[in-house]
Amino acid sequence: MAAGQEGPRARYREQTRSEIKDTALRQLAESGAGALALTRVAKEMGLSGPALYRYFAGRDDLLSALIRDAYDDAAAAVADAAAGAEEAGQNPRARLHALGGAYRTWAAAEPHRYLLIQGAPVPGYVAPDDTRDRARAVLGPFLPLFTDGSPGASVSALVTEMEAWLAADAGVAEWVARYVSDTRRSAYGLAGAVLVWAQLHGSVGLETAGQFTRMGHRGDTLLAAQLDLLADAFTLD
Amino acid sequence: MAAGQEGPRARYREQTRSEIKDTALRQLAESGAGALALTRVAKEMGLSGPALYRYFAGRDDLLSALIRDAYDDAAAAVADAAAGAEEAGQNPRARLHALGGAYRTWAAAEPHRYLLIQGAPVPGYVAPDDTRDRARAVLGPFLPLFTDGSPGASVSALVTEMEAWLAADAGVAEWVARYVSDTRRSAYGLAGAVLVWAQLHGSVGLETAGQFTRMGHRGDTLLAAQLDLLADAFTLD
DNA sequence: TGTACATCAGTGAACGCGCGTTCACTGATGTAC
DNA sequence: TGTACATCAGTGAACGCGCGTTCACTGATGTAC
Repeated sequence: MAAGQEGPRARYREQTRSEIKDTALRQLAESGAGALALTRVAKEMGLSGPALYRYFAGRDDLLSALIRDAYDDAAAAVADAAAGAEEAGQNPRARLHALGGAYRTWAAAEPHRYLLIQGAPVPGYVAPDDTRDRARAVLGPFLPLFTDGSPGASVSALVTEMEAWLAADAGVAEWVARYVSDTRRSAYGLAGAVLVWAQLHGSVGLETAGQFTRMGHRGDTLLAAQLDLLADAFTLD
Repeated sequence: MAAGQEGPRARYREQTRSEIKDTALRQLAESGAGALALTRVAKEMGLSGPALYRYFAGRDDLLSALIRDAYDDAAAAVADAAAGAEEAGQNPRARLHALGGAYRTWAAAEPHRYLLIQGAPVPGYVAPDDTRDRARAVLGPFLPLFTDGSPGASVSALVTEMEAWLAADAGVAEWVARYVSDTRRSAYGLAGAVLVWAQLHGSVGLETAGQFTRMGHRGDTLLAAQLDLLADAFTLD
C-alpha cells in the first residue's frame, strides 16, 4: 500500500472507531460521567467486548480520544465565533459575548462532553500530555480581546502575576504571542483569558452540573452578566 | 430508657458513625470522587462489610450524610466569616472578600468535600431533598452585602430575572427575607448571591479540579479579582 | 448484689453483578502473482 | 482472470477483581428484677 493512499480497510476502520466513540458518548450522556464501560459500549453495538481492542488500546485510550475530541470541538466552536465576529467587525465587548456565548452553547448542548474536559477527574485515569495544549487552543481567541482597553485596579494584582508567569514560562509566552502581537500587552491578554476561563467555568459548570434546574434564571443571562463585569474591568468597548 | 437521656450504647453508636464518615472521607480524598466503596471503608476500619449496615442503610445513605456534613461545614465557615466581619465593622467590599475567602479556604483545604457538593453528579446517586436548603444556607450571608450599593447596567438583566423569580417562588422569597429586611432590595441581594455563587464556582471549582497546577497564578488572586469585579458592578464600598 | 433476659454490634458465607483484559481461534476480505 | 496467501475483524471462553447487599448466626453488653 502506497503511503498516503488508504484502502477500504482503513476507511472501514476509521468508521468503526467513530461509531465506538459515538456510542460511548451516548452512554456517557445517559449514565453520567465516570460510567464509561467498554463492555457496555460493545454490547450496544452488537459486538463482543474484546472486539473493541482492535480499535482502542483499552478503556483509558478511548477516554483520552473522547477528551481530545471534546477539546477540539470546543476550540472549533470558539474559533468559528471569532471568525464570525471578525467578519462582522464587532468591538471587543461584543466579541467577548460572541465567543463566550459560543462556548456556553456548545457546553449546554452536550453537557457530558463539557464534564469530560472540565469536570472532576475520573478516578484512576491519567490525563494525556496534550491536554494543556488543547485547553490553550480553546482559550486562545479570547486573548486579543483584552489588549485594547486598560485593565482597572480590580485586576491589577492578577496582571502582575501574569507578567511573572510570562517571564518564567517560555511555553506560555509563545502561546500568547500566537494571538497577541504587541508583547507589551501580553499580560493583559493573559489575565483576561484566565478570568474568562474562570467566569465561563462558573456559570457553565454550574449549569451543566444541573444546578440551575430549580433556579429562576437563565444560564445565558448569568453568563452575559459575568462577561460584562469582565469587559467593564478592562474598559472594553 | 427515658427520652432525651442517652445510654453508653447510643454514644458509642454515634462515635462509630463518625469514624465511618471520617474513613470514607479519607478514602474519597485519596481515590477521587465517585470512589466511595462500603467494603473498602469497612476493611480499613478492621470491620467486615456487612457491619456498616448497622450504621447506614447503604452506600447512598452514607454518601448523603457526607454531603449534608459538607454543606453544613461550608455554611459554618461562611457564617463564621460573616460574624467576624460584622464584629470588625467592615464595609461590604471587605466583607465580600472575607466571606468568599472563607469559602475558598474551606474548599481548598478539603477539595474532595467541595467536589462532593459542587462536582459532577455521582452516577446512580440521587441527591436528598434537603440539598437545596443547605446550599441556600451557604449563600445566605452573602445576600445582605449587595443591598447597599446600586447595581450597574451589566447586571440589570439579571436583577430583572431575580425580581420575577422572587414574585413566582414564595420559598426563595422567604429565604431572602431571612437575610434582607428591605424587600425592595431583595432582588439586588439575590442577583449578587447568584453571581457570587458562579464566581466562586469558577475559580474554586477549577482550583479543586486541579487545573491550576501548571498555571502561573494563585487561586486567591484570581478569586479576589473576580469578587472585585462583582463589587465594582454593585458599586460597593 | 446477683441472676435472667433482651438488645444489639459484628461475623462469615454466599449471591449476583459488571467490569477490564488475555488468549487461542475462526472466517472473511483484500492483495500479490 | 484465477488462485494462493497474508492480513485483520471479530468470537467465546476464561480469569480475577471489587462491589452492594442478604442472611442466619454468635457473643458481648446493658438492664430489669
